[in-house]
Amino acid sequence: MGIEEANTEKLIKEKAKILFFKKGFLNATTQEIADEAGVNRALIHYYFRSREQMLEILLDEVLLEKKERARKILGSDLPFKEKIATYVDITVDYGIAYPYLENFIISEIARHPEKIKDFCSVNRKKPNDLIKKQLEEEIANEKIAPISSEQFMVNLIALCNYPLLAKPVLQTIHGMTDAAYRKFLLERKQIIFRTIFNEEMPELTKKETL
Amino acid sequence: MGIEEANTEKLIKEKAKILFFKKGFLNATTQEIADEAGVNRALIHYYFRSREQMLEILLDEVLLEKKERARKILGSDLPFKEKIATYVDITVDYGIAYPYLENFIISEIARHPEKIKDFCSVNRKKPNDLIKKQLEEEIANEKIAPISSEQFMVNLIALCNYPLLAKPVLQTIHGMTDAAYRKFLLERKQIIFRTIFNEEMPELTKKETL
DNA sequence: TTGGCGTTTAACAAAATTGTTAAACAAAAA
DNA sequence: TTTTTGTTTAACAATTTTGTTAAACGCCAA
Repeated sequence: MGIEEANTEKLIKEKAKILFFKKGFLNATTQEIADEAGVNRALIHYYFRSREQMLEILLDEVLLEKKERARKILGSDLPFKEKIATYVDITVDYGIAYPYLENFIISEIARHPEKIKDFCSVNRKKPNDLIKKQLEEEIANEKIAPISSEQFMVNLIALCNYPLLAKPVLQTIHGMTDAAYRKFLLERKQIIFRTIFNEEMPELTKKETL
Repeated sequence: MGIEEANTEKLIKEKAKILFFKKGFLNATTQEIADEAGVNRALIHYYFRSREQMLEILLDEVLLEKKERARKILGSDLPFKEKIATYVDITVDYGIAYPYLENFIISEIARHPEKIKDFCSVNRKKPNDLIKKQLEEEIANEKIAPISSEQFMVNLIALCNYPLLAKPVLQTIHGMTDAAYRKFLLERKQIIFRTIFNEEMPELTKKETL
């Protein structure tokens, strides 16, 4: 082992993520990534072979984590509305912590649509399958207007994620500071729930258990 | 004048737009743009000085057109719900015609957030100002649950545009052909209206007059 | 018909970025 | 101690992409 960090590979990935997901340098060069991690640029090629492969690894990790998080919540045994409320709560919080993550995902997939195909074929559980039954029950009980689980999930995800993608636009149009924007996003938790269910969002207690 | 097209500049822009907005080659090089337009690469520098300036011009044009379209609809004297229904209708249709346009806008602005600042300072009419009064009336008359015009507009735009940004993901997860995806988007018109207003979308008659 | 002018092109130059290699280095194992 | 192994680096090479220039071209007006 060399003199440096126990796990430089991990370090590089973490710093790259900060660059991409937090700072929003979506087109960071290998040099910039190396600088952020405080290592030589060649190291990135040593560990990841090429810049493209590194991006692929990052994308895979992020998508997996995202899917896992969704599965934990949507696959839990919470009552439907509580489940959705939890999803909104956690998704918005996560979005505040990593404001450019969605941007990264969207643009990486746009660059290489075939990657999402590879990724999806591995794990075939769709998020909408996890809520389909409960949603149909709610509809049968007239608790919510008829809607397919696919359209429902798109609504949910759109309402949570779009404001992140449009962050610079929203901040500029409405003259929001970072703090004001954060507040705007937090307010959205209730807004999103009301938009979907037309009623107030319930209190969330056992967030940690998920 | 040379032997070629009367207006090569326009031709280049149009072909570039096809590349970016329809085909989704978001990172097209000047060479690819030139190929698409069937001209020499140097022409792009002749007309636009640099690739960056060309992108800036394209972005400006597109944003202006978008803003103008929104203003026409949201600033019209239609009743509130009809206005929103028209907005949804036209926005979704436009999204089907130019499936990667939103992607282009989002990623260009992410690359240069300062550009959106320049752009917004020119014309200061925000879309939410155009509907604020009507929205407040609806709320006062208890036709819709209380919500700020900013949050309302974000909901509306998110529901219309997010599915475009997530096109590759949605198509893959649900195994949709292009035709199925198109149908999915068209279905969303009603879905979006119902999600926002909790009632059926009215028929639209005088779409052309806008 | 000729000279000017905007347009178009090919060839060239420059810059930015990625990828490769061989050698130095530290630490653990032999 | 020497060897081995994995890590790190500097220097170099290749590639990709952008930007420049000077000359050719065709049309129109003088």
